[in-house]
Amino acid sequence: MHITAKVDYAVRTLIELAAAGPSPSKAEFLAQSQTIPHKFLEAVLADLRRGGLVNSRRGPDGGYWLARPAEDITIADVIRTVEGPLASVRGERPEDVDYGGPAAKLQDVWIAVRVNLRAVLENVSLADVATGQLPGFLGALTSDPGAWERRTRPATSVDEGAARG
Amino acid sequence: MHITAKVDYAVRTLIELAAAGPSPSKAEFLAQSQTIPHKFLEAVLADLRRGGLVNSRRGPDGGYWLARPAEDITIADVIRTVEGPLASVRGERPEDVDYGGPAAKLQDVWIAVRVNLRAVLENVSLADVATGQLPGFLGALTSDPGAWERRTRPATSVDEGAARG
DNA sequence: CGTTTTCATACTCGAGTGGTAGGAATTCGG
DNA sequence: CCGAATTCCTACCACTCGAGTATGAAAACG
Repeated sequence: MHITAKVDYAVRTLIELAAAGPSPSKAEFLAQSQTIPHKFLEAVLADLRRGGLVNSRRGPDGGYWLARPAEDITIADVIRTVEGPLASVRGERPEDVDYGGPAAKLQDVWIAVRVNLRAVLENVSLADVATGQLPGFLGALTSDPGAWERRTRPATSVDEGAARG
Repeated sequence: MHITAKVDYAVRTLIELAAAGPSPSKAEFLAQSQTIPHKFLEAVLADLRRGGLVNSRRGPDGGYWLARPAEDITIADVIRTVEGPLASVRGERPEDVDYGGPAAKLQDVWIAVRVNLRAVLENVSLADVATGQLPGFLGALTSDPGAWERRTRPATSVDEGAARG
């Protein structure tokens, strides 16, 4: 459950392009405004172009711009473009795993995880973030004070009592 | 957004232990019943023991058993024990990232992702899976036919369902 | 004692992550 | 056409992680 630098950079760069409008933005400018290594960003932009999310032009006055309206590109689109499927279990898609014995129902848990990932990532667009006007359901999720708290697993006071290794 | 073999093995093994009850199960038996490489499973079990989720005993009649009731161990507990935080962005926790310019609100998206991950993973116990009696909200998430479909194309936001009330 | 099992350490081997370097191809203004 | 700007392409690098193997020591039993 890790969001890689590549995904993070890609999303932030596209948000910057959403805010920049239809005129081309140079990679060097994007790199500096989001604090991304310039040559690494070039590789990310190449993926985004091959994925059809941005267009580009070379030369002076060259640069990158969104290939589709910012309202029509979701965070899920970006992740799928630069990294692949939203959720996978040991390299397989959740609907393809097959468990035996008492673990059979575990597949449903992974499916539910993907449903909840999609519920957020497929319903937030670049425009939503760039304008700062996030959809209502998103505010409902983040307004819970517990949402911003780090949560560590319960400390077990049992493990010193019983058979110690 | 990848569930590693280690996590998958750990969860399935603990479900098997939940089904086995209080008597010790041998690593070799667990490995065969869930089709996990035996020596690899031993390393996973060592993490689980150090994390306080299982106890162990050596020798004949030795083996592993749950250190706590199966109802009190959630899937989130298992992931945090063998892998660390549920969700991270470039190695940092979502509440620690800091974005500038139009990407500022992106942090809220990552927070919401974590909220929805927690909504599933902190509310399903080993006992729930082992008995096959998953909590009601889980069934609600997986009963949607779209939940089991693979999705590669841009998604039109038709239904936003946050998790569990 | 010997057998069974956990436990610890070390190792391999490939893939992925996060970059960097150098230069070719294109687009522009003049 | 010239030259500058900028994208684009290929390759490379260091490091970590994922997944798994091998060997043997330590404990629990009878």
